[in-house]
Amino acid sequence: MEKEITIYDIARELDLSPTTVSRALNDHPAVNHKTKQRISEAASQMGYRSNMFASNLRKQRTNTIGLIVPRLDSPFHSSVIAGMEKVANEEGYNLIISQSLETAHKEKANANTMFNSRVDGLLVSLSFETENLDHFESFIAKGIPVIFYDRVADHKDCTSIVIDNLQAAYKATSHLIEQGCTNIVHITGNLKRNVYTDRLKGYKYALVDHDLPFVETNVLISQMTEEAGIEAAQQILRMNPLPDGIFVSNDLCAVSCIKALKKAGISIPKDMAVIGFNNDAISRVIEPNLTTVNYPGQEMGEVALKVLLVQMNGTGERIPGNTIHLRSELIIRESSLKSKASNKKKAIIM
Amino acid sequence: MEKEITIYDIARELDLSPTTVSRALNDHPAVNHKTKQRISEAASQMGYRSNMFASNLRKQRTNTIGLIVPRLDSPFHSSVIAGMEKVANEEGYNLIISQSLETAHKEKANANTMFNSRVDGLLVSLSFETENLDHFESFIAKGIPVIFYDRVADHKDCTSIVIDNLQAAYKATSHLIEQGCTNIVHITGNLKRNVYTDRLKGYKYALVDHDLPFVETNVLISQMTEEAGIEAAQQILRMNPLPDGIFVSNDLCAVSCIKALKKAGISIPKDMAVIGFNNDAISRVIEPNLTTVNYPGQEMGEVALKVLLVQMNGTGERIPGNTIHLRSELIIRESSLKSKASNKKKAIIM
DNA sequence: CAAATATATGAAATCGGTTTCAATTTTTTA
DNA sequence: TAAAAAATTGAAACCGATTTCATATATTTG
Repeated sequence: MEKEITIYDIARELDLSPTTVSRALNDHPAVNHKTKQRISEAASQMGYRSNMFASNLRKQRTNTIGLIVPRLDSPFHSSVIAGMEKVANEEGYNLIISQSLETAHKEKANANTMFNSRVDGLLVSLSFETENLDHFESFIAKGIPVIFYDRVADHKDCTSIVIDNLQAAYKATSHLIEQGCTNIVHITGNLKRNVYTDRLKGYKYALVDHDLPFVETNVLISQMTEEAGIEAAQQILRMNPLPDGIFVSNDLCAVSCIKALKKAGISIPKDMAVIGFNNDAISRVIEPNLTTVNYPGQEMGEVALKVLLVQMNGTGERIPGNTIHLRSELIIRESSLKSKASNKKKAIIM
Repeated sequence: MEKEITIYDIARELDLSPTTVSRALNDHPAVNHKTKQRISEAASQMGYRSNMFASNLRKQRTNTIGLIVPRLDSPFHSSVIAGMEKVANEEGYNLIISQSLETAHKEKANANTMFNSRVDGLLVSLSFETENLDHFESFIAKGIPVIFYDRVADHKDCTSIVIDNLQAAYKATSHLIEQGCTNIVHITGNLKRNVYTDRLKGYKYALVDHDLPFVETNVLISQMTEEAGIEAAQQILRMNPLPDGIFVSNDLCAVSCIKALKKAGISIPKDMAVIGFNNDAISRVIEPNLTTVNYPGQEMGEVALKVLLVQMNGTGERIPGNTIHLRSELIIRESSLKSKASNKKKAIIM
């Protein structure tokens, strides 16, 4: 455990001041090119590594970005994180990740930890439970940019990054109607969250625009888990008359619902056409393959981080209240193709 | 953007020294109980938050743990990370996560970043490519504990955390043999990695112990991706005679292989019994449901982090060269049940 | 009650970069 | 060639908490 090399050691070695060494290592223009070269060589030869803490302490920035995510073990979120990590890594930032596990109090606790860790920026996808955004006010008061993605909320000082959930749901529902469905169930999550309210709206508007009635009892609210899909199937099986189409707000839940329905003797898509959401790997495994909405997770992660970096390093002028929309697309597979006349597979870019 | 409160501000306010304030906030025994109370109240009333950088600079620790993982968007790894994050969060440590994307050079680069970030400990699951462990020597030289999990390597100063891959593969292969398979293909990953060599050994020993020949060409090495499963299926279909059992080293690859085989008219498990590895969600979606090895991802993450914390905070006495084995279990589902006599579902704890 | 021991507090050095302000040297301009 | 401008470099303060060593007060013991 030999002693750590500091800029003072380098300075002594080369008979220079720590000031010059510091500047050289940061490629400051006021240092002679040759001097820089000498310092840089000495540094690597001596095994110098910068002490981020001294640097951060003085510079009052941490080079760290906080991320609060509902769950880490979800295909969608892990691809988002993969995208964020990629950009953060390229730009020399560290990501601190924590999970709210869908509870408001954990989200709050995590936000406080992030605040005390003095992250330079915060990325958040809200938990199911979250009612208000008070726990982010401390960031905003200190001028630390907060960005919401996927599960977002309206805040005048925060940018949101989403796909057009309303439109995606509208297209999905319309597709079911075009396939001949007239009695469509919608399984979705906690309506506190934009993603679910927007999809509900899209579902509703599609019905209305096609002169179909919107029936309150056809909307099933759940936790969107594997188990919730089974329960939903049971509820559906008790309906009279049975629906002929189902639009589910995520693939995992859609898949387990399909499995339960098939077990009960329902034929998919003949008896009921089904559409999911997210384009997770399982959507390509279930039989019949699941029609779903392709959700660009990795891209959303990259965009979120890039936007955050702009706000962090920007000249201060925020783009407040702004919402960035990413493109999504309906991927049509067998599970929704009631009218056999249609092609077996095609993708429609929305 | 009001000014940040420091211990000096609190000290001035209460007419005490910064020393006492610092001690009080760290619950040092040499501070009077009443004084502590006063300080603690003033601190929260004034909105004080500790500056981790000043503290870290002085204490020479970072309270940060580094994690290098092959990919973030994998069900297994995301559950491992979920477990790690949980423990880290409870114990007040930050996790810095980076992905090697299965390449040695990115793993190396990430290790350097971690080193320069002065993590107090490092958790690693090796990339496919990694040949040597030189990029971790700097940590070891500085006494920073390094722990390998899942994809591990032998190093006298590092602890490894694994399941007994050999035994798991042995049980899986034996199960296939018990089901009447005599010509079993094994699809696995890069043999640089212990998980794959150990599984290959388990497969081989099970064959030998049951007086079946080990045939070199029955072992297919691949990237274990979705595509690799399809290619493997094509190779299998060209074999003569066709095998009657397949043991695949992960579920994703097993599932896509099954899909391709089914499309080619092979009946699973009648023509070929299949076993996967990991117990990902898709293993319960494919038809027939996939027999697989349940891999305790979340638990492995928790254990890895706890062991790391022990080594970080320990009195210096490392448990070098030690390997910790976690329990895994074979989960038997339809995909391997050739002999219909067996129960449809049962789980055997290994 | 004096001496010894605990208890409680503080002064000042320290961790290692960054930055301000000034000084010195070199180059350019008139 | 003298004056002005540009290019380099450095001294010292600073960021905010921790820790060593010393000191003052309170308590206990013989």
